[in-house]
Amino acid sequence: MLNEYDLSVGQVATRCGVKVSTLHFYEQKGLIKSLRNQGNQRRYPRDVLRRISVIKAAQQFGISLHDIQQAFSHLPNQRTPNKDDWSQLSKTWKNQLNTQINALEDLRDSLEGCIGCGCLSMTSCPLYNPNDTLATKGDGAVLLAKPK
Amino acid sequence: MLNEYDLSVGQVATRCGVKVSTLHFYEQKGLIKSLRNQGNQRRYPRDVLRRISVIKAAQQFGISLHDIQQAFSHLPNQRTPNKDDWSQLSKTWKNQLNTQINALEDLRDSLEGCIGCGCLSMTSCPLYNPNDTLATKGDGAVLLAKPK
DNA sequence: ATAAAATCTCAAGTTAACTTGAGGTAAAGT
DNA sequence: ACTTTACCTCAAGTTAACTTGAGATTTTAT
Repeated sequence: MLNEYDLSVGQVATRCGVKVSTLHFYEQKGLIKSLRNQGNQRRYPRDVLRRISVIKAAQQFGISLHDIQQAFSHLPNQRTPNKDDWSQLSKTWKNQLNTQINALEDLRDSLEGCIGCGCLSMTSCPLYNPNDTLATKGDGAVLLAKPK
Repeated sequence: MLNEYDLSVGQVATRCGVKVSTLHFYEQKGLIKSLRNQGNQRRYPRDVLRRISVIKAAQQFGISLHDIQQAFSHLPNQRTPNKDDWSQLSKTWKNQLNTQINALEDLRDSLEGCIGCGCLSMTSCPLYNPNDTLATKGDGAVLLAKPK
């Protein structure tokens, strides 16, 4: 039986479409792990491929490496993550993803109804500045453009 | 009749919920413009508020300042942008937004069907590495995690 | 047995989008 | 008039997510 840790950085990099330096970087950030061979070169178990796919996928919908690392920290340390482990992870992100999709839809609709609309005064346009309630009071303005 | 350029940086900043330094920065990037009063202080026309709202909105769906600047460069230079001008802008972005929403939906569905699924081998999982076609050939693998 | 290709470590550089700070002027409040 | 706030400019710092480069060692290919 082969050693489970049989992939080199170069192989992983090629197969994942990332640079070797990225793998070093991810390792440094605690996102992936490796063992070393006799010559001190990294050797990866196959599940690193899935990890990296998940990292890339998560990044696509705006999750920071830090948050990905957090999520990964709930994966089992000693054994290879299985179906349930990944499933758990995906549930959290699915919610986030849905939230984000909804936000974008709202934004799209506001853009449509708003940016191109006639309400160039500030009284009623939801796209308008969050803190700008016509410099008076009254909080009719919705905060779409609110920075986190 | 009042001068059209009557807002100070501080006012704009407060009303838009951004820092003064951000406005300086945006101006430097060519995203907004101002005139100066006698004492060399910036004075903004009211439509800067809309511009900034639009910047913030566009950023929300991942458009870079550079691309926003590009889009703004199609706005009229001499007059205040009107309904049609903004409408034009929103059309482009609406498409982008829809594309993005679809991508996220695909991703969400892949996550669901994939991350938590049983296909822990690399043969069929669409979430898997783009360049990893089982290290053989055959390009059955879909590239979801492809970096731009 | 070499030479070429992969790796390793560590430091420094890169881009985006801002923020902070220093030193100085202008405007506003009392 | 005086003091406090608001502004101004310009340079440098910050965070995320990597990339690049230098100098040295390992593996692999011929």
